[in-house]
Amino acid sequence: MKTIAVNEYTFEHYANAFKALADSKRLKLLNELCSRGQVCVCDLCEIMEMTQSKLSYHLKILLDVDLITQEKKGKWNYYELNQMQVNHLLSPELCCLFRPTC
Amino acid sequence: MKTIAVNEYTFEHYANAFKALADSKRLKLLNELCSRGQVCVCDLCEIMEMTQSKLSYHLKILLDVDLITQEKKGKWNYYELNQMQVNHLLSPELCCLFRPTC
DNA sequence: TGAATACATCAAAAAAATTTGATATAAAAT
DNA sequence: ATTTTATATCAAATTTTTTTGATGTATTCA
Repeated sequence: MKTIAVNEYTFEHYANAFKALADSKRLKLLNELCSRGQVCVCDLCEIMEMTQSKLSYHLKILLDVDLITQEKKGKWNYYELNQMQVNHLLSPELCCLFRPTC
Repeated sequence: MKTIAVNEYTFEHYANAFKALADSKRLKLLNELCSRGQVCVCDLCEIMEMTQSKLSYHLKILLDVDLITQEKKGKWNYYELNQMQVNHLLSPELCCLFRPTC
């Protein structure tokens, strides 16, 4: 396993990642993306029972720390869980919450 | 590995744990506790270059989610990293930041 | 072309977290 | 028995995050 070098930005960097995880709506969002795969914003609005602007706000926070990825297809914007980053951050046990097969 | 049951409190519960991790000062604090073992508040004040009341505030947040433990010895209050909880939440890779041997 | 749909972003308001300085309490030292 | 030390906690001020409603920009559809 690669050792993480600690410098003055390390803690800031990970604090940002954990900030993204520090909200129950966003955890639920990750969980839904996990079980559904690629989902567009308008579908997510219904699933999450959130207004579109609120949802976009939370999606951006997750996107900024690479917990999800974005793919534009015509009029739609699809979001998907980034399993790599989830695995990088969370324990295998916790990854279950955001991993299809568990 | 035990599967985590998802109910209406699951996300709130973990969001709280991640909130505690969502601050670079607290991550540095965990890292210091990791390398130093049991440390009392007054020593931590110097190590972290923080006022006592500020430090106590952050210690409480970590204590409330079991990321650290507390032990009172006479006049002093010693805090220590709770490796179990760290392991429960974070990836093995990330645990290195808060694990002595890595 | 004009209307409708999907989405991002902005600014203001509201809510939550953090910092600061003061005060309280218990144990130890004098 | 006072004073000092170590620490928690409180209230107010500050900062950050989140929510809300409005607006802007593509893209598709009629």
